[in-house]
Amino acid sequence: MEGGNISNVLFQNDRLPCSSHEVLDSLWMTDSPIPPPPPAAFHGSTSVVNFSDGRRKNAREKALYTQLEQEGDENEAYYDNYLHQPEKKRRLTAEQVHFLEQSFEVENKLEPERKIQLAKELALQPRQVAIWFQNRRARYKTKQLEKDYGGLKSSYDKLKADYDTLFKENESLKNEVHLLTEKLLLREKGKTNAAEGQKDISVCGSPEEVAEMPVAAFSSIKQEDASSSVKSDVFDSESPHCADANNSSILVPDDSSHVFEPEFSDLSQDDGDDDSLSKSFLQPPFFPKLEDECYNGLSCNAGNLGFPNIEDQSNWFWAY
DNA sequence: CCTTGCCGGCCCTTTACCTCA
DNA sequence: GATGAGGTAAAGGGCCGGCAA
Repeated sequence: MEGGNISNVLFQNDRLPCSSHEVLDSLWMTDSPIPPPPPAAFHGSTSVVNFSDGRRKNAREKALYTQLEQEGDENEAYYDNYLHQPEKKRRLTAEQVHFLEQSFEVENKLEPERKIQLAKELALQPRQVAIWFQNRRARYKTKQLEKDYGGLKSSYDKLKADYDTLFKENESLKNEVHLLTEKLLLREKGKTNAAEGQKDISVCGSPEEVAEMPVAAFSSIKQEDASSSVKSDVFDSESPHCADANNSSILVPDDSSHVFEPEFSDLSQDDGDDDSLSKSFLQPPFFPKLEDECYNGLSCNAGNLGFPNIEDQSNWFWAY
């Protein structure tokens, strides 16, 4: 483990080049007309490698040295040594990083004058400052993306929780509707049986029974009262019709196709087809035709109320 | 005014090294 | 001491805009 002594690292960074290829390396790094002060002996030598862009310098220099190598230059050993010299990366000191961070907070773009000023103050190559800013911008962008992702994810989680809550509530309401429907069916079956036992005696039920009729049944009465006297034939062609239109219409099937059918077919339907009765009670004027989809086994989406399936809705939303 | 080549800068990706557990 | 993961300095390639010829 290397000693984390800042002053040591700083000194390492600031040390003057002590070998020829270090000098050359240092000069390669220079992309400014005002490089940090090299040893006086190397003043002016920058013209050899005075390219503006580090990578262009490297490409050209490496091409040159590669060519020399191939030509079997007498300095082959030196160039080979130079070319294969492992690059040493030196971490910036804490002070340098702190200073650069402060500068980055002020402005994350680097003007040439500022770059040179920073390089001077931090004893770095201007190109090092430029590279640090490039990398810093990249890190900032990554952080920003992570932050945005976190925000979006939390929004997603919140919406999903809301959706789950609503979905459960919807399921609960469905179950409630289902239970109430079954209760209603049982009650009306009981009434029908009682009415059949009494129909030879009384007309169509006592006032108390009428008072207990479900709202839906009353709605059906209003809807159907115009043809009630005809439809009542369907249910009991042999018995006297209800004198009271309100009472007779309770037993009228909603499906008007029965109206003009022969009486024998009506009778055959009536036998053992309790659902046809129940259907008539469960035809609220504001509901869709439930019997078409729902009352074949009572496994229907009773709570749906004609709205699109909520799970489909979820697909609309999450498809975005 | 348009074209062309050069230069410098930035972005993105990759590489190489450093640090730490 | 070896090792793998994560962080980071730097290189390389592509692209773009400014500028002068």
